[in-house]
Amino acid sequence: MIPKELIYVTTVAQYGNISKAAERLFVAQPSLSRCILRIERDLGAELFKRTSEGLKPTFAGEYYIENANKIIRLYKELEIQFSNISNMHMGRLAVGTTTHLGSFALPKILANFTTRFPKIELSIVEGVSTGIEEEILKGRVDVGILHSPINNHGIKYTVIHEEKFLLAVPPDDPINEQAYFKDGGEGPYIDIQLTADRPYILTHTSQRTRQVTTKILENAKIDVKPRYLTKSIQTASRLVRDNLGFTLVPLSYCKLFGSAYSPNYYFIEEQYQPSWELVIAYSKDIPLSKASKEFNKIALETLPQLYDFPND
Amino acid sequence: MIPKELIYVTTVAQYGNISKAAERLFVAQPSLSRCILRIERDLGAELFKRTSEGLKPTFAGEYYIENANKIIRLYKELEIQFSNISNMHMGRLAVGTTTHLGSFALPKILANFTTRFPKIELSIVEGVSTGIEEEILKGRVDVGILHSPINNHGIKYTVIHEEKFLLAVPPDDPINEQAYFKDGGEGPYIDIQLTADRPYILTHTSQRTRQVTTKILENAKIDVKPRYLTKSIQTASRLVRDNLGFTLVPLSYCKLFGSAYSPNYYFIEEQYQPSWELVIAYSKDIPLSKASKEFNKIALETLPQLYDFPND
DNA sequence: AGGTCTTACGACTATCGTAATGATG
DNA sequence: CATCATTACGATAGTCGTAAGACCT
Repeated sequence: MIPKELIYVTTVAQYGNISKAAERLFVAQPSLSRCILRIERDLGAELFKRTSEGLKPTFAGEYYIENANKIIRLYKELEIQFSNISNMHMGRLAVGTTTHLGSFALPKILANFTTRFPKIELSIVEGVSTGIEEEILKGRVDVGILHSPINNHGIKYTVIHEEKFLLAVPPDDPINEQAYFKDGGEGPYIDIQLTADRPYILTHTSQRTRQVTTKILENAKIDVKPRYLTKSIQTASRLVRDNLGFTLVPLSYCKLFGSAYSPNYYFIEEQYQPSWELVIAYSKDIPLSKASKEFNKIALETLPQLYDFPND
Repeated sequence: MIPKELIYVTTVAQYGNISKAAERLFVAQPSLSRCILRIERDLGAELFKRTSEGLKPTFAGEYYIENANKIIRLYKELEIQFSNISNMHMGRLAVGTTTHLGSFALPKILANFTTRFPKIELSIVEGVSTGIEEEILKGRVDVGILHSPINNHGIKYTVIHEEKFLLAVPPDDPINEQAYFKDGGEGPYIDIQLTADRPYILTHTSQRTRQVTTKILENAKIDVKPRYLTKSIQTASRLVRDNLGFTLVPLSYCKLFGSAYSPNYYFIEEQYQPSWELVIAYSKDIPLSKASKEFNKIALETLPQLYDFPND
């Protein structure tokens, strides 16, 4: 709110008359009179000469009025911008995501978001899952698109989509023979126990794929022998194709990589919990901005479609 | 005074910590906390994200802080200028005076004033006495240097100097013969009654010299026959020299005109009140500014000296 | 336990409106 | 006497500080 003093003084100056100004300002005339006197007392200088023809600014008054007008203008700009902010005509949003999701999931969401809110500046922060979580906690990232599990209890999230992990098997490996089908299954299964004591190709420990893989293998009580470490699941997949070991790959990645120069992918039994979830994550402490809420809404509309791959 | 909101928000932003900011601002920490919350509520937008590492401005907050700083800067300028005004390091003063006094009395005062207060803008308004009085009432002139009598009771004044009016007599006129001297008199006297029924050269009715002259002649019960009207006493004086009539001239004017091509000047009896006063005049209603008071002081020191003419 | 921010409550002060007073034309 | 500014006074609302609560490290 604009300080009353400024409005009062400038309006009195404008009308040269306290009564008229009071009417215009919707205050009682004595109140305005007192207010002007108080301001003058506080400043230690007369702002108006009370002449028989009304109130006319003194030298000090002229200076005050000039500056008051400048200040009022700034206040009005501020108010306009705040109404813009609350109407989403301006704002800023930092979205954090992993490298893979940055190219896979984000583009569609961003396209929808910027179409709907073209005046919101979007900044994308890419990094590994744990790094993004850290950024969310610090408040440098407003919203993250990540995969569960999220163990950090400073972060809350909503689940968008659950996705299976598949076992990548070298095409030449004998265990291909033992693949089987299940009722209602989307494809061939294989028993992960067959890979016990066999080498695995893994991603780095800070990567969510590695964390999920580790968990699955733990569930299967398989003591992993890491053979290669890579940052990219796609690389891991190719290494499997070259018969260098096994790896676990999220379903969407398999589909995305296509069938050229790929290993064989098999579902594995539910008991090992071979899945992760795509989630939208926020700080638990920092209240959601309007922009964040809108982003959430758009993400919820957009993302599930991405997993309806065209049949090939 | 600078609005608290601005200071509060910017200080909190500066420290990123309400406790520290509260300490710095000499307010209780809960008060500051509440204050920030209230401001946010009023604006309808969060200004700070409360993160584990302290308070960090949101997008809206950044904008607010930026503008708040601009506004604070303007307020500070305003404060500085007001302190300048009260220390007479700046200001404006409108001085009104008659044409004659503008060249006779004013230069010395102005020189002293501007030496002492070089930063005060001085504006000089010249006009006839009644015009200047009008300007004083309207507040367009702060201080007037005028001659009494001032009949306008909206004006108050302090007397600087009293001055006699002298009768100007053509050198050839027979009444020169009847001049006489008095004990303690500064010069020759003449009986103004000798000019009864003789023509007079007068100034315009709006001029103070005319008003004083009229009064003196009334006091002497002389029914005037105006022969010529002029705006300048000097012109009148010359016309007297040319034997075209009589006129009454203030003493300082006589001395100023010098003796070349002058009529003869005679004192006249006190009973006709042949004098006026030099006064500094102000509006009764408009309180005196500091500059006006200082001007008054300097005028009181300066003006009396002007009437100590060097003996010639 | 020590730090932080927020909520609760009582006290105070500033500002308002109505009414009365003063000043002016 | 009509208009305008100022002073008087009671009511109200905003702001403060102290104390207590909530939360994180």
